[in-house]
Amino acid sequence: MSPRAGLDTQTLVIAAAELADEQGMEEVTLAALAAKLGVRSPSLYNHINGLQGLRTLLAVHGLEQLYATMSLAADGLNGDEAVQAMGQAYVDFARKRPGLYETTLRAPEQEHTALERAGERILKLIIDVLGSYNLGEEAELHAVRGLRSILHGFASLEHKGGFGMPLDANISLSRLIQTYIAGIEKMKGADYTE
Amino acid sequence: MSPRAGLDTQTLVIAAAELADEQGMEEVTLAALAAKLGVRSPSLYNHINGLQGLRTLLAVHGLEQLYATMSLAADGLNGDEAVQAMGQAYVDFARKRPGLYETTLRAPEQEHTALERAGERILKLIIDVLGSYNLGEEAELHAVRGLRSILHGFASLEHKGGFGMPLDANISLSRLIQTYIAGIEKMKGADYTE
DNA sequence: CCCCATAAACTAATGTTATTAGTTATAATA
DNA sequence: TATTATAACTAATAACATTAGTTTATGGGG
Repeated sequence: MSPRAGLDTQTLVIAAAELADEQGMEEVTLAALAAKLGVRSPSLYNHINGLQGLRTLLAVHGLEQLYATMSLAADGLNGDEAVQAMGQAYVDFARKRPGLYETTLRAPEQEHTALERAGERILKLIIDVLGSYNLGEEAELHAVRGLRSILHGFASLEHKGGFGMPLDANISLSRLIQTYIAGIEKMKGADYTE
Repeated sequence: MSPRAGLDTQTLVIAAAELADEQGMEEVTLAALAAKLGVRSPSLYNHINGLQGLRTLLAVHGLEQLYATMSLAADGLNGDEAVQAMGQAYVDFARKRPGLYETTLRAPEQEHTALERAGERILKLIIDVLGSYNLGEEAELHAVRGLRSILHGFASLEHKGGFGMPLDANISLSRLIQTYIAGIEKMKGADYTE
């Protein structure tokens, strides 16, 4: 089916994700990827749409993996337990696959349908997990933004070494999520007028 | 004092920050900066230590500006009002100076003393603002991580267009901060044993 | 007032990168 | 087996960072 077979898009994406995790996102260049695959850079264009295209594919791949991780963690749980499990899974994913996680947020193309769908699945999962708190539609959407901010902010700062102090990060995260949940319960029904 | 005077380090940093805000961090190249200043790229090396050095200086500059903004906002306030004002100021800074804010987190050198000091000032400010809740040392440090995660996560996701829904972002932020504070009050003294 | 040393800005050159155009060769198919 | 589709190739270009070495303006010392 293909002359000198060996490469296809999936292989490229997976190899690029490894590069990202091992060397950091800066180092995932077409030159480095080609070298890793034993091929010349221009050959990659048979499978991907240049560096931008590769980044978009990486983002989709990363979001799919992240979704799978979060979904598995929350499966069968609800309420606080589900939120905690999902949150820990999110941050653990960012820890284990730092490069791939980073690509998730660095998607250049907005109108890429596969990218949008991967993002929406995660959004729906978070909405679902927050469903048991019966917040009402608008408050729930604000809470989704809140939880996403918390998880991404924590993962991002931890990765960038922003947490200097010698303090267990897992405890920080667990407390952060628990505190936010407690706040949600306490503020339920408030109109937030200042 | 200097032949063909005109450029110095501060000028470069300020021009680079403008570039970052206008074009995005990707576009702050030595070539673009030199063009903006009417000079050839190698000339920049008389004032900065290459691209990495420029990025470090940008991070310091950004952290200083961010500190000034947060400090001004929280001045004279305490408790919930101070946290809200400081949080809004943080996110507003990231909105108005997206490129400069981004450099803040992208510092390559860790042992740069000016960079460390700029970061510590912000840390101390947050600790100070959280002081009125009397959490005790350890809980307070966890809370600092929490608040930083919230603010950075929100700013980062908003900038990257992660908030798709047509929902007022300022309300989301205000609620997020308020919810976190409410959670802190509610959890005060809890031992977080699960 | 002039000289001269300092250092800013320059030109030239190298190596790395992404990307395009056009060629070669392989593997599936007819 | 011959043909065709296409993966991988070479060659070439343009943008970038960086280094080495050169020119030149400027301000302080004579």
